[in-house]
Amino acid sequence: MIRHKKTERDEVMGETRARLLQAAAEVFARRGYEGANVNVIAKSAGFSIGTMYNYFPSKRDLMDAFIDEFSQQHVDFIQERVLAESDPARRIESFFLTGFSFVEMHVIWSKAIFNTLNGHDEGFRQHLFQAYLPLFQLLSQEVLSPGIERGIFQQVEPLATANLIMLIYLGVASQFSPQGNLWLDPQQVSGFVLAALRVGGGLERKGNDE
Amino acid sequence: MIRHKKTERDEVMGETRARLLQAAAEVFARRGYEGANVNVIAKSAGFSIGTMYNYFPSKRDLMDAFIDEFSQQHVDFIQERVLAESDPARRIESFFLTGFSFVEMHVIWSKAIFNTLNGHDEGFRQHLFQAYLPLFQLLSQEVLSPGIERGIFQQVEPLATANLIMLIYLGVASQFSPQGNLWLDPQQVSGFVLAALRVGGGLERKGNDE
Amino acid sequence: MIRHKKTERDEVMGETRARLLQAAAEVFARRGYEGANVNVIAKSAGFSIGTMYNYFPSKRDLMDAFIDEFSQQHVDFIQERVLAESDPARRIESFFLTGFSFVEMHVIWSKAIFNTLNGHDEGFRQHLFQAYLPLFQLLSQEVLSPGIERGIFQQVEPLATANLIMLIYLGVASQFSPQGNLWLDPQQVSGFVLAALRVGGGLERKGNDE
Amino acid sequence: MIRHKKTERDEVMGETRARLLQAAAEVFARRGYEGANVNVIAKSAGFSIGTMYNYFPSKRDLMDAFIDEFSQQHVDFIQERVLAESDPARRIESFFLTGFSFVEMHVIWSKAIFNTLNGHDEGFRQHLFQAYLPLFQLLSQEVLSPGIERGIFQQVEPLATANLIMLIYLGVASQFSPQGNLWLDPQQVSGFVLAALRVGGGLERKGNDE
DNA sequence: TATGAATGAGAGTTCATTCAT
DNA sequence: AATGAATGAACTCTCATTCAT
Repeated sequence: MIRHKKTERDEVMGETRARLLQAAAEVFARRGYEGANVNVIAKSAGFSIGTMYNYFPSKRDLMDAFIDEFSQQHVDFIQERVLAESDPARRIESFFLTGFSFVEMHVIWSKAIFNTLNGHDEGFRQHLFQAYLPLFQLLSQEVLSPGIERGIFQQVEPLATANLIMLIYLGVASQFSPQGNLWLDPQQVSGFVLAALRVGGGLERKGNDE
Repeated sequence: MIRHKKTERDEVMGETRARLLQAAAEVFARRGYEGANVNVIAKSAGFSIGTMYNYFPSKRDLMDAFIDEFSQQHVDFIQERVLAESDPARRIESFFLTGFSFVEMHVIWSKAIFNTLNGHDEGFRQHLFQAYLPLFQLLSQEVLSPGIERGIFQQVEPLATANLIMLIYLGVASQFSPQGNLWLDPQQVSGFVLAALRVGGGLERKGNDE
Repeated sequence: MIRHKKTERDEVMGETRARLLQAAAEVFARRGYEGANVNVIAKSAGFSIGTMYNYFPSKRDLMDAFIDEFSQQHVDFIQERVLAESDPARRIESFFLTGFSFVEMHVIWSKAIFNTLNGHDEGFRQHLFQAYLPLFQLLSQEVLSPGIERGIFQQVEPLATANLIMLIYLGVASQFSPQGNLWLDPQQVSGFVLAALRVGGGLERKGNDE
Repeated sequence: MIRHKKTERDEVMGETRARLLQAAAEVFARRGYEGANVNVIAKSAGFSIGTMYNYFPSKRDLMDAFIDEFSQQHVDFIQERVLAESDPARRIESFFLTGFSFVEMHVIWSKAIFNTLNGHDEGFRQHLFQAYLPLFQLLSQEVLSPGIERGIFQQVEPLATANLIMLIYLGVASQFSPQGNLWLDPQQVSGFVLAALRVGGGLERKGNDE
């Protein structure tokens, strides 16, 4: 019974927390961390500032929670779909395609994350780096290394190249318009990267691959 | 004599302005635009806040002036050295190499610029975009198009690819440590890009460049 | 119980607001709008500057609130007592007498209002003009027009004359000393105005009002 | 020769001073004393702030000089024309007519003076009161007293009535629009006052009213 | 648990005044 | 006599955080 009660409360708390976090994400995205106003966040979530501080003891904690929440989803989404493929080249393709589609689904939130990534706050950057480490490892250990071993990719350094790919992914993703439009074609991007990696390489001919 | 005096004063004014701008750049880099404190900037330049406002009517103007100053130098530096080469492939290489070396010379300032580029202030982003347009055009019109025409590069869209290259450049440049160290090897980066572009491509073999 | 609580809070809020407004009036009166310091106002009301800005989002709003509050009371006080009389001449008399006695009761506040009335801020002047319009209309429609119709007053233009009377009222009222003393005798003033208005006029003989 | 030189310098200084004063008047009128910016005043007069401080050691001195300059002209202008009449009633009329025409000629400057008159700065108010004393005395000693003695005006207290007249004059004059338009007809105003003063009184019939 | 009035350090900006040239 | 760069106290306003209810 106690357990049931707890669960009930947890759900209520979870709901409140989620709404607070949602509101925070929107404000962070629109105004940046420093520009965001916690009073406004609380109000736009439909709670008082006091309640806000019951859940998140400081503005910084709020941002940290947002980073955790978002990056978790982001990484999981990509990881699951990339690992569903077995061919390293298709994994690269899948990485970009599912990655961009995730960003497209959450443009506003992504913007907040990308801002932070290049922001001046070392603490947040570290946090983000840690949070996205799995993606980095995915690329290096589950995509590049196997590809090199199988002779599909050239003999590149997996770590450095994973870094390069992540940076291209992030750079392109940053260019989503608030409406979710992207200038660059995701296929074009993954094609470019594959062209650089492939043995006997060259840019993939779009549509007529082989 | 009057003329001499005027010149003298102009020099002093120019010096004051330069010192103010220098201090601003450092603080912007360390704390971001919103986190920067104009009082601190003025003081760290050795002037009073009043003097600061005699030269830059607002904090925003200060940032705009810094963007102008820095991007001008940045663009000029790269442009000059890239155009000194005639081969499109070497131009790519030169673009990355001179670009990274410029950033290395001005790590702090660059950081301030890169922060702003991904920041949430649309005004500054627009300003930066305008300021870096020449680099973008350089890549598209003086590097990619000639390379494609001469059959050195594959049939890529010059505009989209210039965008991709810029984004790689910016992404890598953002990774300079405050001490001016870079994880990725500039040669590696330009090699990666060239591998993607080259007809009959493949990643360049480092050290054995033809 | 909740309702009770709410009422309690409302009362506290009302009290806070009132104390803030009271303090503001005093400082505005003593130093003028531009000379007034919102920090001083807040502190002299016993609150912090933050609280002040919770109630009045800007210094300007504070002044506007003060104008509303004061002019409302001022107008109501005069209007009620003037309309209690039925004879137009006695209404004139009542206008000056109750008007001056109101000012006497609130010398400091009145001073702030009169300063603003002749100040250079067009916004505040407009606001004040609107706020005192009812008094102007009272004079023209409930005092002068009836008086003219009944043949007690000469055939003057009600609007222009109401203006003249208001201006005399304001001019005299401005002369109250901070201690609430007035050089001119209120009876003298209303006598002067009645002398100008009365058919077969001449200055009223003081004390021997026929 | 020395005298000649001195005169020359005096003229130059006088010219500079006058231009500075003129500029000051305009800014004081437009922005009020506190709102006025001495740097702006100097610049709009075509001089440097340093020069300004050579002539007027402080902002306050500048205002005082303006009060002196303007009130002197104002008083002289009215006094001369009022004394040109011999009949007390015509003197009243002349007082208002020439007074209003002077204000009409210098609307901007007058505004600055009227602002100050009801402003919160006791020092300036005292100064102004002193400066306009002659007008007050003119009214009381050269207009009202003679009028009463000759039986043209009723037995009013000259001092109090002079005060009343001044206050009407000032109140009406304050209503000049920046374009120099006046709602109230000067004739109407002097008629109103004369009606109150005249033995056997009544408002003057304007033209042929009846 | 939820509330929101109260707080006050800290920020950007203004401007009268000084003084070396 | 004229200049104007430099100064810094003072001002308005913001907002993360606290705490009594």
